Amino acid sequence: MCHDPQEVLENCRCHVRGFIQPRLLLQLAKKPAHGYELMEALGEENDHPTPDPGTLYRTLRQLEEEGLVRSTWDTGGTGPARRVYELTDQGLEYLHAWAVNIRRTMARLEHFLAQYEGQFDKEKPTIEAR
Amino acid sequence: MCHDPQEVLENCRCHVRGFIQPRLLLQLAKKPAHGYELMEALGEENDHPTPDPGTLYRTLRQLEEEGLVRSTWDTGGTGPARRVYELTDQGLEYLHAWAVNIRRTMARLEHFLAQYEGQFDKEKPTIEAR
DNA sequence: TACTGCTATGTGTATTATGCATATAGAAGT
DNA sequence: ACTTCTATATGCATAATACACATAGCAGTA
Repeated sequence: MCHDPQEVLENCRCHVRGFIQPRLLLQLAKKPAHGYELMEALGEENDHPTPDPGTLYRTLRQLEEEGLVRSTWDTGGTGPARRVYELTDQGLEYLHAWAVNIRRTMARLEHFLAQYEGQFDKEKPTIEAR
Repeated sequence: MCHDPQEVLENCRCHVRGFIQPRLLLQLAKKPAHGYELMEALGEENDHPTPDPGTLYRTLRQLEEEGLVRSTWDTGGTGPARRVYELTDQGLEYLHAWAVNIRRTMARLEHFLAQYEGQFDKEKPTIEAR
């Protein structure tokens, strides 16, 4: 088993399940956009891994199936046709609900860290862990 | 499709993947314990859903397979025999790595909420909210 | 004795999320 | 012709998770 600190960090990544959904919904709340555009937008966000195209496009289709976004084809402009998504009223409602739950999750994480720090009475570990 | 706010909240729960792992490791860092004991401890934690026994016991076995905990049978005392787990050195290392990644995740969630609030121009909810 | 309930540890299985590889294709530059 | 960038997808293997169910010791009590 591996003890390299870098790999240990990799092995216990802390992912929020389905987090790409509210991120997409928030981008679309700012303005309608097509998938490739959203991929670049999410890819530029601080400390987020670059999104997987497969997951992103699949998620958009799933959001549309659930009525949270709707899409139209944009054949104008240069390059291949783009499927442009926009937020629906229900999508906005979901975004707000996500925000509420994200706050609750942050509270749980804070609670964990408080317990953790109480146990080890340590300074905050840095990203390079040691 | 449903518009009941309560159900909307349910549908976009915000789960941290594998979060039961660091919670178990932290409990075991405090003191060795058996599964049932850990279930009660996690069940009492603030705002966390009561853990599923199947998931909990399976996770403990998986942690042992990976060398993060070790177990011994405790046949003393009343009731059925208990498998008592204790943290290994490597388990402690993983717990620290989890803490680092949890902080990174919190930073990402904060970044999302900042963007969200910027978009909708809302105040952060306070205790005396409204 | 039989029954009930609490303690304690598990398995079976279906669903969902995710990452990685791969496919398709228009358009623009060299 | 070729490469590169833009753009949208599918296929598949693995992993996480929830929910139901199985097993069994032990204690109290009717």
